[in-house]
Amino acid sequence: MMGHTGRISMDSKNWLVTSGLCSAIERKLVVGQTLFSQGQQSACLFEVVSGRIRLACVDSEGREAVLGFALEGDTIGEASLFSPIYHCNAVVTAHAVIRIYQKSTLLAEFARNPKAAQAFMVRLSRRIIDLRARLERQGIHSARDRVRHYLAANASMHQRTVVLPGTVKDLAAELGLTHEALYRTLSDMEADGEIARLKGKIRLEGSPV
Amino acid sequence: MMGHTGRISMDSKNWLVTSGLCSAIERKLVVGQTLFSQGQQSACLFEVVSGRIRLACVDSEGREAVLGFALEGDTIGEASLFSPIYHCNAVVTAHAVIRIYQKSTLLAEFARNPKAAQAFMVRLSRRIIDLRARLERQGIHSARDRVRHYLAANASMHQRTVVLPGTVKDLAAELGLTHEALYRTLSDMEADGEIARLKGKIRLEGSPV
DNA sequence: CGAGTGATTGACTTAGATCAATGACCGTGG
DNA sequence: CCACGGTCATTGATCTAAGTCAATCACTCG
Repeated sequence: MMGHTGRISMDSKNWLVTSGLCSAIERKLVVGQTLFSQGQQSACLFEVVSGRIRLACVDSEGREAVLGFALEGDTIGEASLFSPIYHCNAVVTAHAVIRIYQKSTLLAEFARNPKAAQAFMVRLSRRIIDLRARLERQGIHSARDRVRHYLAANASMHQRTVVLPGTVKDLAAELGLTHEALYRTLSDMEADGEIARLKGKIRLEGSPV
Repeated sequence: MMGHTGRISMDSKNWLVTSGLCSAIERKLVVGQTLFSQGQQSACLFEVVSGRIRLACVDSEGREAVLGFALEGDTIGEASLFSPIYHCNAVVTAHAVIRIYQKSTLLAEFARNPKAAQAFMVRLSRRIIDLRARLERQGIHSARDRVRHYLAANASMHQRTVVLPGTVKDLAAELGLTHEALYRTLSDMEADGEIARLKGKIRLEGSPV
């Protein structure tokens, strides 16, 4: 799941690599580099070892929709395992290391090893749930409520702090807001004591309802 | 995929039922009936044999976000196969017949039969791609462009006609617009000769760009 | 040290949400 | 069989929040 909630990558232990079952190549990527582009033939699936990769779609009119950011432990291009092409653009936004898996290798492994297949299904399911949450969020019209929804979804239960995946501008894109609107909304929320802004983080202050 | 495009259900032949591998129960549902609710324990996965089922989430503030409508051949609750609860509400909006699968039965089948597992992964992947398309659409600010995106995504390449899954009001909810805004947008598009409205359908008229 | 980008705030515009009203339709029960 | 209650479909008027344009300051990376 690309939801910035570190806990997700928790069970990456179930994932293939660690069991050394698949031949995976590691590669280093620099900021700005394109991992793959929308429409391109898909031959591999990637796992983020470190860094940050931005996923975005471009529609026919040229508008760009940010799907999210993949962080450590996330996989990219899962859906393209069963599709001949990639459906979005993946661009590196923070120096990254990735692991590369050949589609054919993975598929063969899944056919042979039910455990691996199931682990992958779990990953797919989580991505679905994450996308649903995103969809729900985008349906909220108020910028403030949208930010609230994001914070609620990404604050771990105990720490009331959300680590921003990248710049505030990136977050704006992810929330489907203009950066100006987001800056203003954050300012207002801070002024109202609803949040506190730290360096690259946001802390939720007790809901004063 | 719940995208109303009939072609999706095309490969339901790959699905379990037809091979008679799983014990599936069929049940009839009437309009208004709730198949399952958000947060409820998930024990089953459902397949729509006929009818229409509306999927929607309710967030903490009570706002409802429509995730889509499941039609013939679609499965519901796939993501909950690996989650203890359902993540949305499923309400019948057109008299339906569904097939019910026990989660445990399916999981056992996947462990035993790689083909079934793979068929299911394909389903999950398609749902992901569908959700991404939805997300992309919700990111479009202009109501008209959003409608265009929807029509483009749901018109089969040859027939330039889109069958509306339910009422126009339902469609508005699915597009994240108020029904008034949608009515107006459709009127405008018709006035401009961009579309033609039939009974429960919309036909795309050649793009006059 | 200078260029490029992020962060922030202001002023203005606009598209879509809201509130409101009316006619068409549909199933239902007396 | 028809009157009635409900919901959909449609259109008008108004309001507002978010988009757009624009300017400034801060920061970081060669």
